[in-house]
Amino acid sequence: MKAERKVLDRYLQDSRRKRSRKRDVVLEYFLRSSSHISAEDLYDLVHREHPEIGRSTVYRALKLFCDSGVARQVDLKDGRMRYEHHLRRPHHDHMVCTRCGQTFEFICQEIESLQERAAASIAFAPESHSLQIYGVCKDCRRGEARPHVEAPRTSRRPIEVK
Amino acid sequence: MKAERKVLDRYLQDSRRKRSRKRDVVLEYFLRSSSHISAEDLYDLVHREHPEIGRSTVYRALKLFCDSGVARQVDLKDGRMRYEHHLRRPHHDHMVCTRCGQTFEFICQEIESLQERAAASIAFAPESHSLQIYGVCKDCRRGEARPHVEAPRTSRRPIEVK
DNA sequence: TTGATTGCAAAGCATTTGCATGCTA
DNA sequence: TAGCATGCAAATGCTTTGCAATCAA
Repeated sequence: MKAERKVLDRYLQDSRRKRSRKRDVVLEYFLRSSSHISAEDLYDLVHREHPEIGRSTVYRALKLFCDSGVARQVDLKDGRMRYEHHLRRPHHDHMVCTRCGQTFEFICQEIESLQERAAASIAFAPESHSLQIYGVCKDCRRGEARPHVEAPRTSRRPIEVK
Repeated sequence: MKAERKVLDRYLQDSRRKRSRKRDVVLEYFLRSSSHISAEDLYDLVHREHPEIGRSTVYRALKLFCDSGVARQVDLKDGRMRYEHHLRRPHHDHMVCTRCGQTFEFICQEIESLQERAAASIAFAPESHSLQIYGVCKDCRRGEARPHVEAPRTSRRPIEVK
């Protein structure tokens, strides 16, 4: 949990901003959270045990985490933004089941390279990207659909595609 | 402009819904519009000349267009959903300039195949996908940044990446 | 001390919805 | 005629903001 602190502090210093105890608490909870947490859910989590920490602090903190590279925004097409840890986790993309809401993470080095080639071909300097495949997962295809998961979470490590 | 009508009518029939004159007008304006129009912008366009057509009709129509395959939702990360024609245009992905808002469309057959392979590897049945690369475009890198474009539009045909 | 950070409630925005009325098949 | 489609305004839900009070460096 120290790497994130370090990166964040460096970012704050560079942009001449200050640390704050409350934001630190938010960071702790965020790092402890499962993947794909939404701002509102993180707020509930934090606020329950620290009523003195308000909604705006959480939203502002998440924005800062993204700017500094500690977190990443993911759009799972469910109407709210979701955030995932970015430092310790290898970059990955997502498959989202439109029936049960489950997400599956995967990495494909070849796709990454092709994206860079695509960008290079028009002298575009890529900074980030977002790739989601929407469809129906194995279980749901079998008709074993479970009730829709409200907060999709995935703990396994990303599937590697070669 | 006939292909879309046909697909839509078929869809309506299959789902036992009805045609409507107003919705037809919305379709016309949508097909005539440039890529990446937002619901609100389409509403303004239509409502200006047809004050009897309301906001909800436009929103509901766009949803229908997507469900039937006539349109596709695109997330350009600017806070609103955007829609593009889907029938006549080959499938493509987007590079979005975070400085000027311009978008560049591209196709890469190899990326498509790799996505299918990724899905197949966990028996996931892909239905659609969305790939955006965010970064800085050629012009903006040169410092020739233009003022931020409010409604990003692209008319050229997608760049092919091999 | 200076300026960044916060909480609160209010504002913003895009989108959805309830309901009475109008249309289509 | 039955029941989908529509307009309006109100409701939603997530996110941002204005501002006075607090806190960090």
